[in-house]
Amino acid sequence: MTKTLNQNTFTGEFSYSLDSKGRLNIPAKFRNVLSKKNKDSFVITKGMDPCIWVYPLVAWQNIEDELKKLSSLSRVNRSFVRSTVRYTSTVKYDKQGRIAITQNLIDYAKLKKDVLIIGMVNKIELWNPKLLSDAEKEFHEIKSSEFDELANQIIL
Amino acid sequence: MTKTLNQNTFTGEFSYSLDSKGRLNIPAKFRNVLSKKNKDSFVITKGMDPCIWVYPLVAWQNIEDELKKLSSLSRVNRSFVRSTVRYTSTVKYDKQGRIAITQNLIDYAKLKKDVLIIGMVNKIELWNPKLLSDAEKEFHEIKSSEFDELANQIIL
DNA sequence: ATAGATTATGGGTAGATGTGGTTAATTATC
DNA sequence: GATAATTAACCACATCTACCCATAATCTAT
Repeated sequence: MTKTLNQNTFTGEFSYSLDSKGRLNIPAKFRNVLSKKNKDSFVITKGMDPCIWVYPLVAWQNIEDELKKLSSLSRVNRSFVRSTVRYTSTVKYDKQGRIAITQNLIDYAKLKKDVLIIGMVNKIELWNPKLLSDAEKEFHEIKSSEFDELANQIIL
Repeated sequence: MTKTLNQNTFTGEFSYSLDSKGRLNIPAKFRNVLSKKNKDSFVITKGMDPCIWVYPLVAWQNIEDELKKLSSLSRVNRSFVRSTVRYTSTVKYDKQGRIAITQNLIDYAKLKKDVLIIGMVNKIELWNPKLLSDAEKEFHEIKSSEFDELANQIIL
């Protein structure tokens, strides 16, 4: 019984599979970390990278509050809100712990059968493994100096 | 009775073995040093050298807090968080004092059966002995001058 | 030195977990 | 409103993991 291990944060990576019905299991370690207030639900949305972002329900509320503050007078704001929210939905996981991924997100992240699930502290990312390795390889070549700088600030 | 000798620091090296289930014993001297707040848990993550870093749970919280502050709007931040946290997990040790090492870390540090466990003051390093001696040999040849400089700053 | 305690290592097992498939319920379409 | 199509709830099973016990080696204290 490992009930109170992590405290509401997601870490680690898992290689799970998207089944023929578009269902994906969320790692038990991730589900077990969440409070009752999340009502067995996540919010899935478009990531800023070519992946899917998965938030605990209560964490998403805060983001939504921020979105509400953005003035609709600005066209940039309107476009930004529209582009994220149209991909956003609340999904409850079934008795086995799986969520149903919407088709537009599957298309956006180009998910096939094998899905890489990555804990990103306060959210979860869903990746096509191929897309991630391509992106990271290319990116790290360019930005390794900024990486080192961040590491020096943060890692002990 | 030497119960409260050291205060949460790790020194010395040990040669232990990774068993067929991916479990590794943490030296009793290291475990006995930790406060109750660590809940019999460590956080294992990717080291900056080709080894595994093991933090006491409470020490890792501070790093995680810093990671939480990084805005996801920056691509460098996202990539940095991902590159560290995907290798990170909280592991509780069993009644015999062993922790389970995740496969991605075993791969990263190229751990085989023999593992060198090194106390690094505020954290613990897990090495493939071969990789460590190679790395140190190569490094000393190049950087011995910087070693001397550090020695002048620090040594008593 | 010797007995007792602690520690490192190996293995077994019950319960938890991941995955596929089937049935019931809901929604959509004509 | 009847029927098809889609979604959600349920069941089954293989795999894996956390937890337990056993044993040998090492350390500690008298």
